Amino acid sequence: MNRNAGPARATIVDVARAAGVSRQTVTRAVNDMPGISPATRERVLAAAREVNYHPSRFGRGLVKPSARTLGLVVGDLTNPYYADLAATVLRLAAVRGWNVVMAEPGSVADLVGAADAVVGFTGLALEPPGAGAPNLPVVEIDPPRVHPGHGRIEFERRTATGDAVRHLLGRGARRPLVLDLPGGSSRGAAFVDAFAAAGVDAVVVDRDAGWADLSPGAPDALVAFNDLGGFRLLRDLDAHGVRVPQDVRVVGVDGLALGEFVTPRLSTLAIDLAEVARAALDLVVQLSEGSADDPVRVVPHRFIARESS
Amino acid sequence: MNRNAGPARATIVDVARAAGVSRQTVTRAVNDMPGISPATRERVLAAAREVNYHPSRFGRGLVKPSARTLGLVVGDLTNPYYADLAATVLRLAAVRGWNVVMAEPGSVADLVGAADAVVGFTGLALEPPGAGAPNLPVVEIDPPRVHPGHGRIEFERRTATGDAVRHLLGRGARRPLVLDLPGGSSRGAAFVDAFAAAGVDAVVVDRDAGWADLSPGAPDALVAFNDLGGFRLLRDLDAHGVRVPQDVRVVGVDGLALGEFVTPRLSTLAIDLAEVARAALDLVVQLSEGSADDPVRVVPHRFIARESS
DNA sequence: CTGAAAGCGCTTACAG
DNA sequence: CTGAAAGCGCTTACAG
Repeated sequence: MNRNAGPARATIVDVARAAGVSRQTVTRAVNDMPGISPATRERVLAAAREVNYHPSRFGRGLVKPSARTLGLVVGDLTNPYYADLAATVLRLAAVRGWNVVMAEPGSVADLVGAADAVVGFTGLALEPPGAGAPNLPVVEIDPPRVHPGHGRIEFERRTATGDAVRHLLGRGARRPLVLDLPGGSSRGAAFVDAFAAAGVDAVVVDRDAGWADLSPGAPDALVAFNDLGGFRLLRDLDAHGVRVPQDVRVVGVDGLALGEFVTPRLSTLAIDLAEVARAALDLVVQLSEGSADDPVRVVPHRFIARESS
Repeated sequence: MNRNAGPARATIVDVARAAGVSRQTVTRAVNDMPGISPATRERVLAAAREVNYHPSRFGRGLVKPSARTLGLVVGDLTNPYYADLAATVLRLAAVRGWNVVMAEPGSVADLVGAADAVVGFTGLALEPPGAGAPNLPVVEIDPPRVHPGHGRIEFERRTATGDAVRHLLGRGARRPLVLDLPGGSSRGAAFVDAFAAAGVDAVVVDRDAGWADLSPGAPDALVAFNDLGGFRLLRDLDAHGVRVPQDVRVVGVDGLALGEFVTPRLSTLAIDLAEVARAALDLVVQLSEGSADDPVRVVPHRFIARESS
């Protein structure tokens, strides 16, 4: 009967039996429809409460038009970068009448069967959903690896990175240090290339490098892996008595609004997350309709110079 | 036929017809099940692609055991306070095999039919879901108003507020200014009461008060409405050359991790959001099972003294 | 390896 | 105002 562990969940039939009415009368009571006497309605609702009845989303969804559901996979909501994107996606999705089911990168598979389309923004390459999800439209935002069947929002970094590097060089920086992922990343590479183009060699270290790795050679410019890393950097430099920007210039990446609240305010490569969210939603909708000619959209970064550089 | 605007969505029957097989053969191909020849599988998958077939979540959910879905309504993901809670809920829900569908406060109604239970954390009172959602278990976190049928996670502020006030008084503060919501709030009231208990009158102003409202009378302690407000305050004070904590002491509320990164680091009333998330999930599960004797849980704040006070 | 039948829980016409 | 029938899209036994 009941494949689950717990007690069988009450269905409309259980309520009908408990109230001594038919199934459609239960529907009428529960959905507040006309054509039912107040007395019957009360009796049915009481019975529903009695048997702890919750209507099945599936039975209902099968038979009446329901909101489509977007699966949203973000890297870490604790990072305002991802949280801001999620906030925008939520807003846009609500406007378009979609629901949004969220998951962590590890749980993408759980989304199959829960979502009609998926948008991923994780810093990693989303593994394809696999069996049971044929033609599931997937859009990845700024993925490190291109995945064939998936749509993609690409970040254009070159221009803004060039702006940032020119800005740093213009202020006299000559010994830049780039903090990057252990394996390297496109954002780190973009900085190294831009410095190289100006004849300056940038040193690359692990983004989790501690003070011991940062101080030797006295870099005069630090490129953090992201703004959160930049915040940490500012704190550590302050703790060691290093003045920013006098002793060393610091630049972050992401464009977090909170960069305005740290001291000194953090210069950063910003991206318009609202635009990213909009592009991702548009694209995923097109993919669901099977009408995306070229499933790639490009959104540019721009450099925001603040006090830290 | 088709109640929606767009073209009718392809079903398993359409694929079966296109591939010249039966429905169950389509199921086998699509779900990567055994008992089907590779050739047939390929042909079916091609047909599925052809007609742009996506399996219906509802048809499938009706017939096989699926993850339950938690509706999570948060105030504003842009505020790390809410984002941190959401992150924890996501993690815990994944562990327990729940999906999480998120919505903004305005769209709670959209969650009906999408969620099996709802947790709300909005700073507002959640309006009850209404028709079509009998017995929908709802848990509200720190709601301003108590709602009968709903479960509740309450924040215990009195103790920590007392600690903060004693701390401020101990450092010589005598003219506290409390920034509160226009209509007042329990967190503001808790501070006013605690000061009053020590014989000190706190002035209350709108949390969006500008500099003109803050400077007169030269308060020597500012209680921000939340940490984000505290960050803004620190920035404004700095801009006006007011030194913190020498000239004025500042305390926030929420316990954001980012308070460690502003200058000076912000003292705050912190709450363990992981504990809050856990309590909310436990309670909502109990409510779904109809087994919550007393649907209220209490989680305490604690005062964290940092540089700003 | 493939297909005909039954049924998941619900709502929507249609009768009475 | 109330109920019997049909069907939403899918999977699960069961036959062949």
